[in-house]
Amino acid sequence: MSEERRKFTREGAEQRKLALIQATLELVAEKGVRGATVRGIAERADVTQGLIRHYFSSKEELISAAYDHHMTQMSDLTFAPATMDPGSARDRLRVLVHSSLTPPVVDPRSIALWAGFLNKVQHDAGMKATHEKTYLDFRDRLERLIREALEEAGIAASPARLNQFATACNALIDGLWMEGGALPEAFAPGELSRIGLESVGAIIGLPLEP
Amino acid sequence: MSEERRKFTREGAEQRKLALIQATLELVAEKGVRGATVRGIAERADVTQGLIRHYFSSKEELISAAYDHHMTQMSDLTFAPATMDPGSARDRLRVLVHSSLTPPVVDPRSIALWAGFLNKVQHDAGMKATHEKTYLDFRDRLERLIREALEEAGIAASPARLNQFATACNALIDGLWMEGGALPEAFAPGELSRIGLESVGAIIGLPLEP
DNA sequence: GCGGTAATTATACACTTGAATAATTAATAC
DNA sequence: GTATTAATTATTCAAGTGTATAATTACCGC
Repeated sequence: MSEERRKFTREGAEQRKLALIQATLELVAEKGVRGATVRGIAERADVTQGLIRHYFSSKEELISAAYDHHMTQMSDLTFAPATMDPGSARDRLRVLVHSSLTPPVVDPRSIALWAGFLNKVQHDAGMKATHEKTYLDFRDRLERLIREALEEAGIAASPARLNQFATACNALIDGLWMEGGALPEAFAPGELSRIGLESVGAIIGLPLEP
Repeated sequence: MSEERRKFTREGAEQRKLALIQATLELVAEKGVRGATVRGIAERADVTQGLIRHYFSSKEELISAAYDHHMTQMSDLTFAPATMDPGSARDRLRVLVHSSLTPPVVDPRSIALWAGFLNKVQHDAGMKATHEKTYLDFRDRLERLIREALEEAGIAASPARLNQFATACNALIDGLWMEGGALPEAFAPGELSRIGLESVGAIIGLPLEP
């Protein structure tokens, strides 16, 4: 009964890295960064643990890479629809709010990832930078759209007021995103988006619903 | 140079438990549940690790107790001011929004605790129950205050609409609470509360600012 | 076919973890 | 004072952790 060595196939570096990153994200969502052990990640990606060190010089680096990947993907998912749309600013604002409040952006896994990474984000300078960049990006984009939509409608608003609108709308969207991810069954499809549109409209004084 | 045994004094059970719970909360906020090791907790509470097992049958139980303690305290801090106030519903709504968006409820540590506990909350039935109870409590309370304030002002709103208002305002408050805790230096004292009051007012169609 | 080499597996190591148990000792009653 | 006892410390244990290094082997060019 000789224990035979495990068979394997060689894969491209990028593909293997991606598999490791995806396995990492799964485990971070399930158990947090400390619960995502190198052995667990390797098993999830169907390789042995030594391979992780071959592609990433430490667990720390793998975690950072996974966080970057996740944030980029979320950002893309959120903004892609609003970029496509060539309509009015009001339409683009509508689309941004909608895509921020529907799957796949709204997803229990995203909440778990957000929570799982938070500690690392607060303590690791690199991850903190990634986080703030993503956050400010969204907020600036939101503020610009609000400004343009209001101008379009002939509504005047001071910079301070625009800033306040952006803060409030950003918070509203974050909060709805959290509620939707935390209690997925509590909302009918499209309900979250509808509430978001109506509330953003009320806050900035410009109805957004069709 | 004989290593001498550590001196100690006996304390009341409740006092020791509380010290252990507070040490646990500190460490969960700093490093998450898995990072809060029994040895770390014991050190923080200035006892040796064996004592934890004397008061809690497992780490799991200590974590649950700490979560309960934290949630109860947050709930008390949030509602105490609104309960004191004997004024109009509108005033009570004002006070609730304000106390939800000022220290000590708004605090970086609260965010870290929220994130640190999330995983456990999702997987442990008892903690999940505690969480949902606290969440629904706040939301119901908010909805009732909104309903009463609108009635007071002679504004009609269907149950569905009230429900939507409560969801939106709850999300707004959660989101502002998160922003305030995550970027404490980004907001002047009282700014968060002001934005919250103005936005809740806009959402429900009843100005709340003085 | 056949080396060569980098991708992959396997093994080892020092350290941490939660839990269990044994050994002490501070406070209390008498 | 002395006995009692429960609070507290000390020690032990098996399992799990990230990292380091050695041993294989699948694939590519020839």
